[in-house]
Amino acid sequence: MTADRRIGTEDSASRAALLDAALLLMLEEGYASVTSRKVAARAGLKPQLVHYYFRTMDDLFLALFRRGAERNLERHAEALASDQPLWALWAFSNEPAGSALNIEFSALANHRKAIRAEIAAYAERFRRQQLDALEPLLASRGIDPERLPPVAALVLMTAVAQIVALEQGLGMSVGHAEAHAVVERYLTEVEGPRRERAAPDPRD
Amino acid sequence: MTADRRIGTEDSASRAALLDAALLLMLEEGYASVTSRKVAARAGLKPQLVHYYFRTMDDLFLALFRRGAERNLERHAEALASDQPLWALWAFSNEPAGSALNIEFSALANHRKAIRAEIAAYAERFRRQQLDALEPLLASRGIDPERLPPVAALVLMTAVAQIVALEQGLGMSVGHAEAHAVVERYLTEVEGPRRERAAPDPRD
DNA sequence: GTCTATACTTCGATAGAC
DNA sequence: GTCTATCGAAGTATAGAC
Repeated sequence: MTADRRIGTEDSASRAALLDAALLLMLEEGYASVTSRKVAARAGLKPQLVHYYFRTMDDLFLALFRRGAERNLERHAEALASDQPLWALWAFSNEPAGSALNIEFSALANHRKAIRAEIAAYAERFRRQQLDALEPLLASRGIDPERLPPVAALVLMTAVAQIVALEQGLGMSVGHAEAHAVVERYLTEVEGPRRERAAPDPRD
Repeated sequence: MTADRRIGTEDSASRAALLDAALLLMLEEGYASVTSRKVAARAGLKPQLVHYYFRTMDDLFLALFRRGAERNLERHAEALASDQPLWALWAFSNEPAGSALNIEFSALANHRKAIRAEIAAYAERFRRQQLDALEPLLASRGIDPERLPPVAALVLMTAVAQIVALEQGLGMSVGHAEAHAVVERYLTEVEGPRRERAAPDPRD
């Protein structure tokens, strides 16, 4: 146990480059391809630098996840604070890169204990943030919380967005448009038709 | 290219043992832990046997997937032919092992082209089978196909079952019971309350 | 027909040079 | 503070012995 091992600084350019490379690799080829050698090659650096900046591969995955999670929580809070929080949330959940990353990190968490705990904690915090914004909104709209509890609506929306993204990645398409239409009809009922905003629908 | 490489017979006991070991490993530790060495160790055999019986790891994954897919299609047809096909389908989708395997194979397909095609083809076939059984059922019940098309109901059910299973694997629980309750209220409306059957609810 | 001996590649990780 | 030289373990796969 060499606990006093040296480690790179947080604001190093090489460190950021390694994280960027790892992110791209994860999106393009899956987490199993995120090896120290491939990450380094993609960043134009030597493989040993990965271990200098992150010590272990688990540390790299955690750093990557945290960087994304922080950005996500901010963007997410913005979305929920918009004039159409439900529509904004829906657009957010349907971002292809986000869904793909979600699947990868979930699969990764399946066999890396240290990462699982962190991901689960973040995901629950995320859902809480959604719920806190949604409950008053749905209540004010007179939605019957007995028939469709806000948290259930949340899980349904997330589930559809995630599964459709996953299946599209596989090349499937049956039922996707119809499922999206059902969700969007619900959103329209609650929040009115989607008003055009800066960001286009990322599904296209 | 040694195309004339020898290969083990389909009905070999060792071959079956390797597939069983691979299945367990995949469920317990994820697809990335399904390596020739680990599979062989679990089966009490030598690593080289994996390549004797399956040539490449992709071949092993494909054989594993096909074996499961065949069994699944049979059980699935049975479920859809029961007196409460929707409830049976729901129970089927909520089998923990099935959901876990689904996620693993999806993640695997994300970066193994040869496997992706096979999985996508099977999944679409599966959904078609569901749809053929469901459409007449919902029509006979007077469900408005404009409001909730059968294929959308299908995607919603599948999505909830999958995502809840995935999140539970991570240790999450927020909203799961509520989402399940919403689906089950819908099933009750269409098909009446679930009648007790041989198999218990696998969610417990 | 079934399995073993073996090759070669890539992996994560550390110690030590600049 | 940053990077290089190097190691032992684990990965897939093949050729050849029984």
